[in-house]
Amino acid sequence: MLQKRIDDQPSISREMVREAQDILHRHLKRVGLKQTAQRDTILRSFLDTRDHLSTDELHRLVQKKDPSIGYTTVYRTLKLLAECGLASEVAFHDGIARYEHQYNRRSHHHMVCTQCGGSVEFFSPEVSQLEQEIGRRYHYATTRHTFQIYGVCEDCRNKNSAQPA
Amino acid sequence: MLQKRIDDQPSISREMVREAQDILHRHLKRVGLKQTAQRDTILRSFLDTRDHLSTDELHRLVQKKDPSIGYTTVYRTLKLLAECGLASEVAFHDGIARYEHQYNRRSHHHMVCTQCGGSVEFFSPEVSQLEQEIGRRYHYATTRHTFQIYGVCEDCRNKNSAQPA
DNA sequence: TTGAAAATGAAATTCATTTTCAAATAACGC
DNA sequence: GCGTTATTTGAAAATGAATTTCATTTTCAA
Repeated sequence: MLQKRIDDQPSISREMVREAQDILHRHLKRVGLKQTAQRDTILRSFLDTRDHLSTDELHRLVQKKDPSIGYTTVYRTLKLLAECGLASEVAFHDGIARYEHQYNRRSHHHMVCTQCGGSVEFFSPEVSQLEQEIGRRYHYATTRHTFQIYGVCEDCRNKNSAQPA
Repeated sequence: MLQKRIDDQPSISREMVREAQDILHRHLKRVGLKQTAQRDTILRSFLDTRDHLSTDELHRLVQKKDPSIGYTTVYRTLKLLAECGLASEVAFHDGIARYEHQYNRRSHHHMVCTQCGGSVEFFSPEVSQLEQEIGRRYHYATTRHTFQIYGVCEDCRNKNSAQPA
């Protein structure tokens, strides 16, 4: 069953990749870690998509560029990217951790189709305001929030009615 | 380290328990399953708290009433309760599935302290409106949403400043 | 009461995630 | 450049929650 994808094209420009790489390198230096070819390759594969990637999916992409890079390294690098703000985890509630790149993107949320797994992004500034407001009310220093909507997309609804099981 | 709890008292009255039991029994009959003492015991333990329980935590509570009931049965019964609307899953993003009872409760959301694991509930009708609105805009038939806020509660902030590591 | 279908619970399995460890590599000082 | 040393790497093992299996027990409709 094919998954609908909103976009396939590489998403950010060459200079943005360079900038992201700089951010990673500075982060590595700051916490006393080393710059490696693997980490750079993984970062570039990661930036080269707009999807919400699981570690496994990113590993497969990375292997096209360098088949010797193992799952573990991808897993660990993804954590590094999250640490320095280049990636952020999005939980689609199906037991698999996904990441998306956060670099130069507006804060947004996701609506996920529970049948095909596809998703759309939407923008909703109200939600961030709510975070502030609720945090103030209960004296929490808030750091982040999650907001996902679940449902069935138009395509899947049509498929359903076409061939009722 | 003690976790702060908002309330400890049993949360619903005797007749509500009876009503919930009826709902479960009707659901079992409808889908051709059988009524058992274990399922009733598990339901009662479940209703007897307001916390957000993991399968494991509920299993421990259930064992106080009947030590012979196993983890598997609790796990399966929790799914049944979710099926008939008596329970609903809440994901706090720590890899453990939790359930809360949904019986006669207003829709609400959670703010979770990332240090002590404590949480407060809050009500925010705006969020449900958003679900409708976004669903309409992208032609999704929405079924539910999740909204959680993460941060650090007042107590934990005070503890932090008292003894800076 | 009885027999077929379902439930039970211990144990085994699954599956994503995380850790371990020995070999390879990066980066610092010389 | 060169050696040293701490870090990185990736395969494999470990972990841990969720789920399934299976032999036994129980429910319930006839």
